[in-house]
Amino acid sequence: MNPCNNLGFDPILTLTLSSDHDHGVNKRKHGDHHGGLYRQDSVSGGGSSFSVASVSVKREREVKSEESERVISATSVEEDDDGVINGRKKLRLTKAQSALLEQAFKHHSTLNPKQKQELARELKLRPRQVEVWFQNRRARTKLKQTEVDCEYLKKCCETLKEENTRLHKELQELKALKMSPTKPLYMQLPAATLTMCPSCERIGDTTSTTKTRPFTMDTKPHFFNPFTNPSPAC
DNA sequence: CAGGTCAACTGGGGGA
DNA sequence: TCCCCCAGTTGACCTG
Repeated sequence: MNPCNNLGFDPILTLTLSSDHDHGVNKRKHGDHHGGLYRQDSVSGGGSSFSVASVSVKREREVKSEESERVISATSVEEDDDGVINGRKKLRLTKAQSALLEQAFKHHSTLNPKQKQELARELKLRPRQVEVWFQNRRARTKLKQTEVDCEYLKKCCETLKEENTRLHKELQELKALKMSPTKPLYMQLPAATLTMCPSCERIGDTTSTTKTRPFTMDTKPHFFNPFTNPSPAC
């Protein structure tokens, strides 16, 4: 018996499975989750092996692409004398089915059992197929988001590297200026780095521990070297 | 023919 | 214990 035909499934697009799975009577267990549901005859796990029907698969898919919305009554799923179903073909959803599933996914990324049943009925799929589609869809969404996050972090990393390089360079320049013996320190420092001492309003003498002052003039404003304690020059 | 896509499977974890 | 979800995997099919 082929439940797909009974339900009006597109036989080209529908795996042939045991007759009653996911019709509300299956109880999966740990260690035997899906076995009773999906393993039937020689249908092997992911990527079922199929034989006879595969020959017509490509041609039928080409036809399908042209008239994917149609209702198919013909069958490429056959049973031999032993009732063993030999037409096993990986499901490919029609555009209409995919569109409806996408629409449902936009509305809610997970389904409750009632929604699942309803969607399956609309799509003429088994609830388990709808469930699997949503699982895979969530996985794709997650993967895509991870890729986006990864790109964003890469850009952040690049920006920080550039900033780090710039700051290192600036630091080297400042160090070089500080070490130069040819000029008094206060002349070596860029104006921007000289700051008024908040306490005495003098420029600081960064190098000496003495009380010598860089200026002979005692006029305001005075500056201090930000590299040292704000007050020692005073 | 290699690599990508995708439906479907497997096995484990967790909630009720 | 049941049921659902997720991560990982498989294998059919497609595409360049």
